[in-house]
Amino acid sequence: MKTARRLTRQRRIILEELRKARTHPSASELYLAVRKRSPKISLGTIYRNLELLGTEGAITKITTESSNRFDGNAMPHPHFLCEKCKKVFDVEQPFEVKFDKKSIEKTGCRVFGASLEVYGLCKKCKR
Amino acid sequence: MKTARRLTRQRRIILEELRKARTHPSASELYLAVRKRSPKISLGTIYRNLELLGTEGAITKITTESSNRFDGNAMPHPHFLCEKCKKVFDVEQPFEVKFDKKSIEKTGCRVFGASLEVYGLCKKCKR
DNA sequence: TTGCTTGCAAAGGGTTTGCATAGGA
DNA sequence: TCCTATGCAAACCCTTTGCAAGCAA
Repeated sequence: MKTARRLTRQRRIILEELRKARTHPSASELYLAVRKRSPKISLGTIYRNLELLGTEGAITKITTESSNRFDGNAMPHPHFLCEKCKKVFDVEQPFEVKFDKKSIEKTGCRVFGASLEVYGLCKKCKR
Repeated sequence: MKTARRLTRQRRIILEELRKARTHPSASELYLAVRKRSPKISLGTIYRNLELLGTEGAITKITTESSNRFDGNAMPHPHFLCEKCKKVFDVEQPFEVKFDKKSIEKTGCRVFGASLEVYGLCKKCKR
């Protein structure tokens, strides 16, 4: 801990609403949800806190084609991306990813990890 | 083929430069490369052609945190994303991804495919 | 000649940032 | 009180688009 962080009302609500969501919201979706409890909050505050929580490792940032989405669960796991509505869901089913970190690192790079993304159409958009 | 496409000088050069690149360029990086051979080309033309080639399935669009990058190789394969310089490389080493498409689709969605991304620091940035 | 494509420039949309004020610790 | 965090709005950056002119076929 190098910086002293304050637990502001806004920060707490942002994290609570993010953890509560079943689909991983974009900053503006989260903004709408948080605003119900903290009407004067600004989008800038949402972005600043998401950035901060992400850096701390408390949440995960999911980069998608349309915008970034955020996951209150920091444990790495695969996501399902809907190509139509652009929403992101967790993949609950078992999966397996194998790659040889060491052989990749022999090329001179450093590997931190990997992520798996499944894409298709979600339940609603499939109809 | 529903639309008649013309092979313009610009389109040809864009595809040639993209296929020639070892790291998958962003639109503006590709713009710089193409401009050496076609100095009056505009960024809009780069974007329009990348969009078109992507829709046709001739190239792959790679969504990253900073901007989109493009791969002249349309065959699905894993990419290495450098967290520092944001460049994207191919992962040549063998890998394996297993997930049960059918069990995922039992939740009501439709699965088209999946992609694997390895992240870390590239050779240059690791130093 | 026809109508897809281009160059140019403006508009869009998500995200970041500067600044004065508010408010946790 | 001290200094981080907020609200507001402007700035940024990447990408998309409208339009008149250009150029493959």
